Amino acid sequence: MDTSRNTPSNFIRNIIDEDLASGKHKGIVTRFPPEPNGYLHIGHAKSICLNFGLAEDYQGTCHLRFDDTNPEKEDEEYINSIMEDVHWLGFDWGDHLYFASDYFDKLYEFAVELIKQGKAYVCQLSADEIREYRGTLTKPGKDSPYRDRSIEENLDLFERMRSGEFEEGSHVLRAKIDMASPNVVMRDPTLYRIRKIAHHRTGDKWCIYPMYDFTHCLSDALENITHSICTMEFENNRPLYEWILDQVYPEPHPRQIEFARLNLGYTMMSKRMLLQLVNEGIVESWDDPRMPTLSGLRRRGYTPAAIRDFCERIGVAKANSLVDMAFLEHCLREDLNANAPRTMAVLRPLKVVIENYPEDQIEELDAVNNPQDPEPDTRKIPFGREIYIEQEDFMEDPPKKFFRLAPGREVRLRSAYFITCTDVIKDEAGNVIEVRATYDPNTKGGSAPDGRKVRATLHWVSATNSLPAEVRLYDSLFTVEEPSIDALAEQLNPNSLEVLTNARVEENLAQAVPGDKFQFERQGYFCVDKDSTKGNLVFNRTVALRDTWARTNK
RNA sequence: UGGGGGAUAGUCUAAGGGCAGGACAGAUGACUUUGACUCAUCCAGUCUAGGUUCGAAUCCUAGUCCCCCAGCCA
Repeated sequence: MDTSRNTPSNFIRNIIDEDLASGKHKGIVTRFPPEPNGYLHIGHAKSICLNFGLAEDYQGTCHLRFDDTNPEKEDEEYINSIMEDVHWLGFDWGDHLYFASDYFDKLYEFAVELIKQGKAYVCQLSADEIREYRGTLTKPGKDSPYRDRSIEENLDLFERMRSGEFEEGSHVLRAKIDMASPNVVMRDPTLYRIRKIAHHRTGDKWCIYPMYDFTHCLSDALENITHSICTMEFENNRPLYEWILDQVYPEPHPRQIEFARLNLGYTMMSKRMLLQLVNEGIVESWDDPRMPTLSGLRRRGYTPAAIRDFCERIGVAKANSLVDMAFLEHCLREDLNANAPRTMAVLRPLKVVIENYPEDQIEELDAVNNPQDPEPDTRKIPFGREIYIEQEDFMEDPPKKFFRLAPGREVRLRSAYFITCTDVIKDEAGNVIEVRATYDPNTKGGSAPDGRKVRATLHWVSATNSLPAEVRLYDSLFTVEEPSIDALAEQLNPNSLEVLTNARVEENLAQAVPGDKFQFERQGYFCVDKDSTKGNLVFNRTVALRDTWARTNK
């Protein structure tokens, strides 16, 4: 039994424990086998954490293997992004980087072996005909007229498929299993098809490419994988996985174990949908901060530690599930609360003039960087006669439970002084455009020597000694918890991005570079976007702080 | 309606004959120079119906509902 960490038990660990206890395996080897046809998303993170995490816990190894058997859809760009994302998440495959395409020669030999055993044949039915012959879910299929060719003829035909003699679609290699099997996967599945396309790694060497079912089990076996963990939709393919290995590969065989893929509320994990969002310009790119891709989450400000923690805490099971986005956000906040330095930023500024504060005076005040640190350090922040506070922190006519600034009321400015609102200045339309106040010089640092209390502490920045910034606020991409790919248009959230261009941030942020993460006090966690430059700071809101006031206010 | 898989609080997940436990969400309170964090308390569950048993979420029988499979995709 594994007791080295707090990971909750799950059925996969139970299987591994049994296999180790029975002596079936001395150690474990897992693998993460992405097809390089898209960017990795949070669902892949679950699989990555599972496979690499299991290998770590059991002192085994985990391979990164690109399942690149379909040159039509695959691309070098994806290979690079996948490697970057896996590393970013915090995992390392060491020397164990593999490509299914590296096995094409061996795979071809296994196919020949199958033919020699009389268990595979070259079929000249068209794709449509094969579908017809396959039968339906309730009706058995019927044998292909090419099913009983001689071994010699099959060998010859397969060799000629390989040499490029035949057109795409004219011939395929099929396993000879059982056209009447209740499991349609077993009705003489296609093993090889002709595709006269260059492969991104093997170039023009091949014009026939092996199918997933043939490739995957043998790749696992060739790499001595012990536990081949995949998602539930491959459960029907497991008999084929085992059948192929039984015919051509010596024991022990890798064992395929299926688990339920991750579904997250208010987003979607299908590669097809993500590709569509990018292609139709609904989002900016694969790494748009609203995307559930790892590159999108990274740009949004998510941390690898938070994602790993999340993947561990959601557990692993076989039942369909829909995980609450709030849980991901909880894991994120937990990490960021401990690690993100605090700063002050005013998103929607409202000017406050402190009438009894000397004009042209600026003083440096000390502010704590992260009160969660055991020994917090401080920074200097400039304070002056004119400051900005958040528009929503002032109300001329406040309701009962509003603790913030209002006419005649005293509040604390974080790390600065108590101020009392003395007057309100409005424009012609009646909007509050400025607040006048007085400060109490005896409350420097934020506490009153006479012990008097205030209900609220506001964040603020100096009006003169602060920096302009653009702030991008994000919301979920969809308005429904379980969006369906067919109703994408109606279910898109038109307000998934809100850009604030008048924000002000502490001048300490002048040196911030893309990827830097901060807590904007009382508001949330923000990170510097890659669009940000020295003269034009851009921040993404990673996640807002929990806000009970907003909730009771609703 | 063939085959495969699944069902435990609103959500995710433990317990595999012996006290249904944890986390998220929600509620209340305490604390607070972030209406944050933290802490405390509370709310809330074994798909249904039978059976076996001293005892069933767990074993048996029969149902119900949900997911997957008919690519020369993975």
